[in-house]
Amino acid sequence: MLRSNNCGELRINDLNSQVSLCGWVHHIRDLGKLLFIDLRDRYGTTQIYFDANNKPELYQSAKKLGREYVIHVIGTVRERSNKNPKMPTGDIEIDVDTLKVLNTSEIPPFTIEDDTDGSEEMRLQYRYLDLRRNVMKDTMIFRHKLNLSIRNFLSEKGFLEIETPFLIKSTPEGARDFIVPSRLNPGNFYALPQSPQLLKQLLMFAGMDRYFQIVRCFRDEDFRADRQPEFTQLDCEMSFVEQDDILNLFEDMMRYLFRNLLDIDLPIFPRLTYKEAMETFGSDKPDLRFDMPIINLSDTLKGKGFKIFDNSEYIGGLLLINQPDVSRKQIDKLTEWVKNPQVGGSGLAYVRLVDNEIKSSITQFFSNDFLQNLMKSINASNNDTLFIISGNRNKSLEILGNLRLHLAKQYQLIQKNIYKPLWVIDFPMFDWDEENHRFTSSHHPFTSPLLSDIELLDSNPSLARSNAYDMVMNGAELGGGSIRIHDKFLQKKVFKLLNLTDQEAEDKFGFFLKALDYGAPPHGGIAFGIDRIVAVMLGLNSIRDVIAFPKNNMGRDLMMQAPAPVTADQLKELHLKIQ
RNA sequence: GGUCCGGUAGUUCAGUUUGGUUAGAAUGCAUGCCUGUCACGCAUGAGGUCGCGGGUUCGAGCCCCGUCCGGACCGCCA
Repeated sequence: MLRSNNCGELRINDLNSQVSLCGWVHHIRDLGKLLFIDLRDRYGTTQIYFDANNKPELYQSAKKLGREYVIHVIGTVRERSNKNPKMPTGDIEIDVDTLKVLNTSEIPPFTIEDDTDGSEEMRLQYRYLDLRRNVMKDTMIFRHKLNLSIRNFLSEKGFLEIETPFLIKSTPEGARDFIVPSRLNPGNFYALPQSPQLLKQLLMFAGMDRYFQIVRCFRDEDFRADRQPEFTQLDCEMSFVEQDDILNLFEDMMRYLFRNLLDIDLPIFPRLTYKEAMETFGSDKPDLRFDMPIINLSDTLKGKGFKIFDNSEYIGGLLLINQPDVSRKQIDKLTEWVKNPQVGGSGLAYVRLVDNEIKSSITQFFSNDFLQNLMKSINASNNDTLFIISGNRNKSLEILGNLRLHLAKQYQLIQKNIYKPLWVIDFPMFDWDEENHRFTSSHHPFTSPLLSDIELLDSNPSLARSNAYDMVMNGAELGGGSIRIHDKFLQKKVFKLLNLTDQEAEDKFGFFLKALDYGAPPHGGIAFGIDRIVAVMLGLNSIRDVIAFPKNNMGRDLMMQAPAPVTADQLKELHLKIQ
């Protein structure tokens, strides 16, 4: 061992002991004749010093050190004459007797500080330096503890962690697959799993009863701050269960994780149906950290002679409470934002109470008394602003949902460090794909419909609800799952509704349909995005900050410069030609 | 596939509105001074392909076109 202690553990009761430490030169403070260095490793920082009067030669060697040099020192623990209460090791320092440079370092391109001056591009390119920063290091430690807690909790509950293959078969539904050419089978390709969905179901068929896996998943789709091409799932499946069993167990797990890792007691998770979530929050992953439900104004505002409202399928509003500074300029800006093609609204009306007088963009069409009564009916007070969106029902709800988040951000309605979990249940079984004129699964094709809605598969599939559920926290979808289909005829019926012919179903899922013939138990499960859980728990906006070596938003690894071309020989071996 | 924002010193940015002398700041770096610092302090200094290519102009960091790179979002992500 090169060291007797790490850089985070020495305290006042270690006084006068001989110690040997290794670490990186974090800060150098040369006062002339006296030189201090903060020596850093994963565990902390310890101050070492060199005194020119007592040890002139050592002092001269220390003068040659630079930032991020790796050094080994042997010395004695001394009490500081000036203590630093901000550091855990701030009562002591090391009087160095021996200094050895283990490695030199170039000047790092950005500072290794919590509040670094490095751009994200630099941080990704020099990720090994970025990970030296406390915040990144602590995130990695947190993530390790999370994984460990998950394993402990689920193992305790009888789950087995079973590995599933990465080289599998491409499936037609869902995200675009990453494909891997097979050298031994010319013209044939593996696909990397978008998730181990069918494999975990097959493990249930195999009688494993309770399975989980912390596993990488791959989806070849475009990126976002919360989406990477490879990401980590906590994948779970259970046999002989109903929806309640899964919701209760994984709600318990989440509570366990928050208690263990953050010392926070989560409340009971409210359960909202998809319909309620959409009608109240305009989103299937509502952020409950702030109030401001959508108010349905269709009945109140329609048929009063204002054409735009009268011709609308739906009118909804949001009440922004007690914001005296909402200016005309701000409202114009919000209107512009709503009309932005990415939001897709056609306009934004408002009614405001200032000094208990009505200020509104629709005074030409509605009397002052009417608007006063409208505000009274929704319990609005002075300095409250009602924003109104009208038009197609679903589109308007979506816009209101976006506007709700936009207002919360703009007026800082979201408290820091609070967690608002919920379940969203009763999703529609299918979404209608306008482009291809067919149904797609809103969850996935193996999701069971609600028992009560099975008949709707024949009579009106678009109304059928599935036995699927999402766990949502702070406006992020942390996980989702469903009770699966274990009956072959039902599975075939669903395939048919998804426009898969018998032949296609057989080609793609034949192995799975066959397995359903051999005593498949009722089962269901759920999968969580580990990256998102870590990001939400730590209050981070981007999952790139919780992944050791993430890709940028073009799918490139800026550090190793992947993807990259391969040699002609490699292509030939794989029977591939580049167009 | 699309919309928007950005690219200027090692790094983070200002300068672009209204084209005009030698392109600035902070930090980092180098050198010197300094015995109790902990974001040490003070002084001096070095450091620039204004992403790249083309155009307009007497003159372009600034205007126009193209392109590359980075970021946010829409589509997409069962």
